[in-house]
Amino acid sequence: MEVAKRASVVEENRKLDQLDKKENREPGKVHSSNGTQKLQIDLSSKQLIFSSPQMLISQEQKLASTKVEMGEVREENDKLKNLLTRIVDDYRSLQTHYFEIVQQEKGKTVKEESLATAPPMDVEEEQELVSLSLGSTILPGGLNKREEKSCIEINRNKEDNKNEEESLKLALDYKFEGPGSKSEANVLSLSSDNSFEDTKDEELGEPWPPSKIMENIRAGDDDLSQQPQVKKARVSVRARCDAPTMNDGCQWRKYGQKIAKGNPCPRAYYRCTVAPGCPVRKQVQRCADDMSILITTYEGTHNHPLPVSATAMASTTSAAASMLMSGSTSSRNISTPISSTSASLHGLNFGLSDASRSRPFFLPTASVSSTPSYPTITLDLTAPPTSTTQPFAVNRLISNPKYPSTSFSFSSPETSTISTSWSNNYLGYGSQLYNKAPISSLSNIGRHAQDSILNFYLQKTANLKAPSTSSSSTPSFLTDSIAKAITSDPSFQSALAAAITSYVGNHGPNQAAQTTVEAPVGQVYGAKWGDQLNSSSSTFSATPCASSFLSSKSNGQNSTTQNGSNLTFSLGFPSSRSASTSPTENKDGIS
DNA sequence: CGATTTTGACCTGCGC
DNA sequence: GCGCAGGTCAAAATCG
Repeated sequence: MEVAKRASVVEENRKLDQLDKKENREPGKVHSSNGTQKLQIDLSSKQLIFSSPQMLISQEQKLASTKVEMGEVREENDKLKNLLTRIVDDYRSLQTHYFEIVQQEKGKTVKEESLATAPPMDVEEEQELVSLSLGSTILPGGLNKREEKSCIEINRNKEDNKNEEESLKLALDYKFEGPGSKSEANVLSLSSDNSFEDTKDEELGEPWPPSKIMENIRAGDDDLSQQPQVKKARVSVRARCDAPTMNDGCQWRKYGQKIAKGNPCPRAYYRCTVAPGCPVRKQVQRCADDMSILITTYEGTHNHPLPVSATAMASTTSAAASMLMSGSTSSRNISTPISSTSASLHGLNFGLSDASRSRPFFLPTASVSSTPSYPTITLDLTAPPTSTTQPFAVNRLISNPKYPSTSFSFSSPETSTISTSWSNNYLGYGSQLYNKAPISSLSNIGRHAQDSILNFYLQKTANLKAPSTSSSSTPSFLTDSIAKAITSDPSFQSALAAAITSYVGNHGPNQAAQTTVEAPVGQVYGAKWGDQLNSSSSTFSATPCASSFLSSKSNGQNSTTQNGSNLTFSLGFPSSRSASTSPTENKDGIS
């Protein structure tokens, strides 16, 4: 309610300013007729501040006129309050209804798991599992065998691992953190590596969580792991970058270079040197179609704590990888009723733990693809919004029989003013965009994300199949269905993560420290997603890139050509090329 | 002088 | 089996 009051005060201020503008007066002040006397009204404190003693003379007269305006504003404020109250009521009723459904689902889940010879879980464990593992809730009749297996796998992990919380964290890398304390167990962290976790991981000597994610993915994703030619998942990042490589915060050592067929630019091979023996490698290559696009392909998972500056990219790539490994296959059989109501973020709290010292990874657009030998997800940071009339289009293109994947397109017109830039000094997504980003409140971030996610899911389910489990069309039911669908689709979680990452990245510096979204189950979760991308510059390796081409070749946008199927997340952030140029580019040797 | 990059050789997988 | 392409190795070169 305090927030509502503040909002109303801000609204009042705005209204007054508008009134001032109508009368060509200076906003925020009450003007006297002679123009020499000024009365400032501090609406937040409801105090009048006289800047001149002369104002006392005509004080009452001006107060009278002000009161008239204030009356209008208060009227408007009351309306807004009523609206807010209605929204809150609606939300609570939905929340209650959702919780009932969840309870019912839990009952079913326990039965199914016991039938599947999984060790029985007590209710408390079950709740914890559902709360932590967004993919573990089972849809009524909508869960395919593979997803059942995943659930069972998670349960087995829990059995094997005495530390069950840790097991859950391993599975989905969710970490409970309280709003005020790191140790409190109320906040769900989506981050695979945030500031808190960084510290924790270092303290515990834990490797970077995504490696655990990947291990679980590999262990649990039978569809993929059983395929004979499956290799490690790769995450490819396409971005406009004039620099030789994207600075992702990690230290890399170049160990090879090769001319790849069909591309005049050589491909450079890098190995992570943050820790000896780290298996992570990356390939860097210029796009043949557009030399300004740098394609960085990551492979493997770090076996060491990452530098703070490297966590953002790592988080995003791991999210993308998890989507690739789980989502593209497991989500295929999900059938979900379509809803037009707002989908809850399932209690995710997407926020920054400390916006002042962290810079979130900004993911303007992303795409996923697969190659003949590697399941590859491509985060495409170069594509402009694909559609304005139908912002959230989903296209399912299954062209690669080995790694079928999906094509989604998120394109939010509201975000079309945001630009991105890969800075040479740091992973500088949004050094410009912070200024250009549309004014938006924290709730706006949440709304953006909700809208994106909802529409993504709606489109996805719409394209998959008509609802088969129900013919009900009541809003509450549909909301529940959406919520269930959200909780059961791992790919969606990853998409959510990527989307949120981008949104957090867009708004981070302009916003307060944390965005919170009330969880349907009554908890407030905090997702600290890649919020640790500081501006410290790590050394660029001198991977040459075609600087000469860059200068001559202009912004060929949307040049993505990928063999195999692809899954495109276009969040609708038009990109802009970084204007800065790294000095190391002069060592250009690739071209 | 150590760290990093370069670059040709070598290895491996795949298609024919 | 052979050739091709991708990926890696490791000695030499270079850099700071």
